[in-house]
Amino acid sequence: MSKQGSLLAMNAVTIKDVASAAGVSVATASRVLSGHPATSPDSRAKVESAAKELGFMPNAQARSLRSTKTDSIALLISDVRNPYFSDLAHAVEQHARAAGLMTFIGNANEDAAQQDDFLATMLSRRVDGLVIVPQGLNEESNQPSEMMNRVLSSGIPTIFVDRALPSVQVPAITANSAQALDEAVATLQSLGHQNIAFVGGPKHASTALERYSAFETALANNGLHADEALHFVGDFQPASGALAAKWLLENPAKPSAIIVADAPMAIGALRVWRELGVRVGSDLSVITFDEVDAMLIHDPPIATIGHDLSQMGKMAVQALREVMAGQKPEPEELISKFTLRPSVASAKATQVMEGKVRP
Amino acid sequence: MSKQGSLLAMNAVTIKDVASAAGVSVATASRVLSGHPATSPDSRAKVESAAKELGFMPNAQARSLRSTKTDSIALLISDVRNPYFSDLAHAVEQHARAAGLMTFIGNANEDAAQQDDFLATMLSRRVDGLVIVPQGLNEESNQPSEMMNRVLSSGIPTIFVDRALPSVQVPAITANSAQALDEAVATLQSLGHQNIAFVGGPKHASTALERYSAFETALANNGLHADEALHFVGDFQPASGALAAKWLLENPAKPSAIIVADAPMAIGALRVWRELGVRVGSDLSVITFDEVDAMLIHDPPIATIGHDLSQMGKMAVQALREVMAGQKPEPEELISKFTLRPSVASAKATQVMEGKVRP
DNA sequence: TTGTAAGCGTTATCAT
DNA sequence: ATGATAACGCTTACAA
Repeated sequence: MSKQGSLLAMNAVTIKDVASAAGVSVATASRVLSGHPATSPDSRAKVESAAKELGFMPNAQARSLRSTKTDSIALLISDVRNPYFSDLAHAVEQHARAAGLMTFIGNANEDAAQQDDFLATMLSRRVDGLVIVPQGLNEESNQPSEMMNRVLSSGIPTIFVDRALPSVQVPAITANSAQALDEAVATLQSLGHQNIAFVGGPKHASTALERYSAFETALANNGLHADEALHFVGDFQPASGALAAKWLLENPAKPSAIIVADAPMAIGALRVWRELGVRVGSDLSVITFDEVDAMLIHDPPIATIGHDLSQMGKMAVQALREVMAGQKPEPEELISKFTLRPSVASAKATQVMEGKVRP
Repeated sequence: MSKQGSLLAMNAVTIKDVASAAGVSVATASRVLSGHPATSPDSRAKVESAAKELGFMPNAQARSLRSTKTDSIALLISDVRNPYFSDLAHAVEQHARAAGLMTFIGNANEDAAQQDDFLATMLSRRVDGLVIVPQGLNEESNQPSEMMNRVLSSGIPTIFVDRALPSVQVPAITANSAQALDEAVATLQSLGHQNIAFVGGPKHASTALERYSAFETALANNGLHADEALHFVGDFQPASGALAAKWLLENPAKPSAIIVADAPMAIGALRVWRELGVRVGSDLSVITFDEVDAMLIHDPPIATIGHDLSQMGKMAVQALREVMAGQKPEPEELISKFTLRPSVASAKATQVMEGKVRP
């Protein structure tokens, strides 16, 4: 009912104020407020009401300075604006929160310097654990960055998610797309496609390697032959997808189907094809990784290879908590899922272009 | 070259260790490490090399416990997975980082309880400022939540972004869509559309109110009359967009054009229309708020009313820093931008359905 | 320029 | 069950 009059009333109410208001010692107040068992119902009542009355907010810095735990973890992803990662971030955050952990989301922006910057900040803040989508090894040295090494040798519980770093012994939650690509290739092949192009990611990303190698295996499994001339190496960004789209149209092998390794590249490519009048689904069959909105509302809808990001986030938090508890979790693989949509079914063996679209 | 042998080497190197390794007092070490002017070149050299040698990472808790500043701000958004907000988050983060501030991104999940939870955590962590997309007033009491009131009376620098709260005196960076909607309506009208439907957002969001009222004004400006029967009240989520899509098809007024107040609803709607065979761009003209990928790759591309989120983020951080510096910034409005795309141009006055699609 | 020491708000230890 | 007090790692008067 009463109004707090002071304008510049900085919230300076400490546990000391609560204690004296409740007529007990700070020790007792602390015990009550942090749920310590050794407290009498009487003091519990007094302290709790005093705390509420005064609007007491414990100072997290002070608390964790003393207790050496912060009840927080950090999640480092490559790009907040990529729906794949924002879905992952959301999942990690939800599961962490359920475990009483606050999540700091950091954005590497596909940039090693920003990655290191964020890691340094998190180390300073003494987070209790780290979930990292690693940006890959240094181009020249072929080693993890200095900051990453510091993280790894610091003993702070860490797990990788989505990607892994070769030769780095950290539990990783990754996806296995072998089965999904097998299905995808088999589907395309059964529709008569012989020349299937692949737009892959940068070689520093383990996901890019895994996807391409699974693709090669899938070709072999289906009696098709891999052809480097049908492999475009992109960088997981829309601009490289646009380049890939043109590359495809000019490809002498005239591929009639294409598999794209992530949604941003697919978006870049789809835009180009639409502008050039290539009808996806009839002129060209397209399958892409990442089941995002844009693929679902496309007409016809694009067939996708998707991941249960919610599950991936859950597994990541779970694994991290095991590490935090001193256990050593096994690396786990999530099975990617292929979802067939009309776009593929309607693409029966049409050779791309047939002279009509090619410039 | 040398390998750190200890497996459980928890990073316990403090400023004390640095000081003794450098042969100076902790005070001197602290001064060097935090760039205090009163330091000799000699001790600077010694301390810096010692710190590097030992891999010293200052403990952020201890530092800010003493200095009462955390060099961090919190950003509370409605939904990380909505590209609109993840773009905004990215912009805020980039500008804050440029100002030496770490950004904690929190997700209200369009839920007042999660909003309050996050705010409490941030208050505990003593962030130096808050950028908030407010979730609206309590349905019943018509008041801000208790936690929000606590934030407002705490004196901690706060600004609102995207949305505002009526009668709450906090500087807000919002968007003004009057001009964009004027253009949009004029364009539709010049194409012959008379019955333009509007799919709006929930009334607790100030953006929903602003957009609808600007739409009404735009109708009037263009000599059209507003009609409540053409107004669908959604909740900014895909599911309500799907409902709106069906509502449109069954609407007795047979609207031939529709404006949707956000991208998630538009996505829900577009999916339904595609499934029902409604050809957007010829059977129906669609304009939507939020310039996201899905609208750009749609065939035909969807006309949008977009915002420069990067600019909005910049203005938000700027305004926040002014408040932190003790100034009182004026509320600012960003002008929304209408981008015409073929989807509208190709929609010439076709009455939706014409019997053929209606169930 | 440097060192000594107090103090930030908690929790943990040790008596009682 | 409770209270006094040390301690967490750092910054900052205050002295020297």
